Amino acid sequence: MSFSESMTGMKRTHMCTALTEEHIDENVTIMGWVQKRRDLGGVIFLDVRDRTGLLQVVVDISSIGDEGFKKSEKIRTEFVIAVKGLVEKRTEETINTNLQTGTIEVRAMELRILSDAETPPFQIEENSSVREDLRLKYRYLDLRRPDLQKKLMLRSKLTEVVRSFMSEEGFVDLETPMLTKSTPEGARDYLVPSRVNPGNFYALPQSPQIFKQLLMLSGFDKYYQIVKCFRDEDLRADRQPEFTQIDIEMSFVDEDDVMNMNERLLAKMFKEVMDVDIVLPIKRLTYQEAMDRFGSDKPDLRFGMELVNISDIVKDSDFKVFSGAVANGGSVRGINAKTCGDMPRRQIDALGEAAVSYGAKGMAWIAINEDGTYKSAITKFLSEEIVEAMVAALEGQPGDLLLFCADKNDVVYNTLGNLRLDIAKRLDLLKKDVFDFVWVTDFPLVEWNPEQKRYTAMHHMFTMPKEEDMELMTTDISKVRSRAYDICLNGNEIGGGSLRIHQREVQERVFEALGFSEEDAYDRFGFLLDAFRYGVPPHGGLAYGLDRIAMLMTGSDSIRDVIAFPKVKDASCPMTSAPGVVEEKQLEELAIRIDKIEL
RNA sequence: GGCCCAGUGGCUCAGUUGGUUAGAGCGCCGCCCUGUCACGGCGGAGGUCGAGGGUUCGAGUCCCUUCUGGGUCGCCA
Repeated sequence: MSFSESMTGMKRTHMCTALTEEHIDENVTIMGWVQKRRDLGGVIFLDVRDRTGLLQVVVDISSIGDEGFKKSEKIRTEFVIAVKGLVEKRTEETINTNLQTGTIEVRAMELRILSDAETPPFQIEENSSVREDLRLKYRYLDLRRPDLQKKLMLRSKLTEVVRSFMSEEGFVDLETPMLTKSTPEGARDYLVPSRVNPGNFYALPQSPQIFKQLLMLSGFDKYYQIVKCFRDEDLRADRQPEFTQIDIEMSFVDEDDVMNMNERLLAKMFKEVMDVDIVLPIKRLTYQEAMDRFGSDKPDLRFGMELVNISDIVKDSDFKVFSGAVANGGSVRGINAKTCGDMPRRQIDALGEAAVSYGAKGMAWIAINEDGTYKSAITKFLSEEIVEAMVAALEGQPGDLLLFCADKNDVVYNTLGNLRLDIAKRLDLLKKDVFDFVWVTDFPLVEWNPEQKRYTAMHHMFTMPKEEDMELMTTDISKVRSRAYDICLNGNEIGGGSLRIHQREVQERVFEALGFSEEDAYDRFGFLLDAFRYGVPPHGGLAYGLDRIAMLMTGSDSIRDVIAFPKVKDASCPMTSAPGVVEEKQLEELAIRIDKIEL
C-alpha cells in the first residue's frame, strides 16, 4: 500500500550538507531520501541523503509528539521525507567524524513522508560491488549512489568549463542535423527510415564533420558544439553506440593554431575540474615515432618499457624466425619487462598466448637470472655474441625479462604495444592520478583495407595531405602523410582532428586515390564539392571524446560510469529494453517489411 | 563472428575428490531498546544453485547446448 503526504506548506530551505555549525539554533526544512534508520526505541536517527551528502535527523517524541513519532517508526530505507526542525550542535561524544555534517544534526519538529519506498533490489551505497547488469536494469537507483552522482556532476562541471572557455575564445555554438545522409565509408551508420520518402533512410551522424566544414565555408570562423554522435559498431569499455563529442572547427589556421588553442582548453579543463596543472606545450610524437617506440598510435607515456628494434643484430642469424622476418621486410623488436625475470613459466606462456591473440605467430623471451645467466628457449639457436648484443640493446639487467616479436612491422607493433600495456598493468605502473598527454602527428593518409582490397582514409576523406608528400599521391599513396593529429592521454585517444582539404582539386584527387569515381564522389559528397566552388577558407579542427575525458578524470574503468543511461555490450538498454520490436502499423507506414528475425 | 571470465536466498560470496537436510555476512520482517551513526539484543522468513539436456546409485560440483552480463580480438574513416 502506497503512502504519501503532501508537501504543501513546506519549503526546502537547505540542501543536506549546506548546513553547518553556523546554522545552529535555526529552524530549517530539509528534504531527501532516507539512507539509514537507527531506531533505538525511544529515539530514532535518520540519515537523510540528497545529492550533496548526508545529514542526521533526530526524531524524539518530546519534540515531535506522539503522532509524528508513530509515523516516523514506519520510515524505511529510501523513503522520501521532509523534515522541519532545529539545527543543533552535537555533544562532543556524539560527533561523527566520517560525516561532513557530523558536528550537527536536525531535531525534527515536523516530519512528512512524501513517498514511501519498497526495499530496493540492491543497497544504495558508495562503491557498490553489485553486478552491473542489475545496476543498469535499475539505473535510476544506481544513480542515487554518491560515487556515480559525483562522476556525473564532474561531467557537468567539465562541459560548463568547456562552454565558458569556448565562448571566451570567440567560438560560436551551432547545432547540426541529427537526421542526415548516410556515408558508407567508416563506421556503420544508424539508419532512420523516412515515412514521407518510403524506402529512403536518414543516418544518425557519426560526427558533424561535413557540416562543420560547411560552417567554415559559410564564414562562422570558429565553431564548436557538444554533440551526440552515433556509430553502429561493437561496444567496448570505452566505446558506446551513442557518445558525446566536443566538436571544434576553426578557419584560417594551421596545425599549431589548432593545437595551441586546444592545449589551453585542456589546461583549463584539468585545472578547473581537477586542479591538475598540465605542462605546456604538450609533447609531440610523429605517428612513426609513436609506433617505433611504443607500438601504438595512442601511446601511454606514464611508463617506459619502449620497443627496441634489434633487426640489425639478428638479421644474419641462423634462427629463421628472426632472420626470416627481417628478410621479408618485417622486423624483430623487443621490450624489457623490468624485474619480471622471475616470472613463472606458466605466466610467460600466458604472455605468449596473449601475443598470439594480438596477431603474432609467437613470442620469444629471455629471462635474465639474478646470477646473470639466461633462461630461454631461443638462446640455443643464436650465437653467444648475438644474444649478448640483444641483451645489451634492451639494457637487460639481472632480474629482467626480455620479450621479442618477429613479424611484419604492423604485427610487431601491435603485439609488443599490447604486451607492454599488459605488463605495465601487472606491475601497477598505470597510475590513475598521473595525466600524461601527447600529440601524435603525421598520420598516414590512408591504410590498406584487406577486405575491400583498396586503400581507405585513415582519418577521414577530407584530411589534408602533407604538401611535401603531394607528389606521392599518384606514385605511392601508402607513403603519403596527412596533416592529422590525435591528442592522447594515458594511452587513450581522447581527441583527434586535422587540417581539412579546402581545394576542390585536391579533394577530387583524394577521392580518386581512394577509388571513388567522379560519379561516386558526386553522388555522395556532391554538395560539398559544389560548395568548394564558392570560396573556402583554409580550416581545421578537432573533436574530443567527452565521455573518455570524463572517464579518465574520474578514474573510471568504463565510460558507462560517466553516462547516465548507457547501453550494454549488445547495444541494448537493460532498463528500457531498447531496441524493441514495433507495431506492424508503424512498419507499414514506413514501407518496411521484416524479412528474417533470428531467435 | 572468435576467444576468455562470471552467474548459488534481495545483494555480495563460500561450498573440498560428485555423497546427509546447500551455508555465511549484509539486507528484509517481528519484538525489545532514549544518543546511535557498520547501533545493539532476541526471534524469523527467504533457494527450481541462470535455463535445458546428458553421464551417474547420487550433480551446485562432471559433459553438451543455451541465456544473461563483463573483458578482449576482429570491427570502430
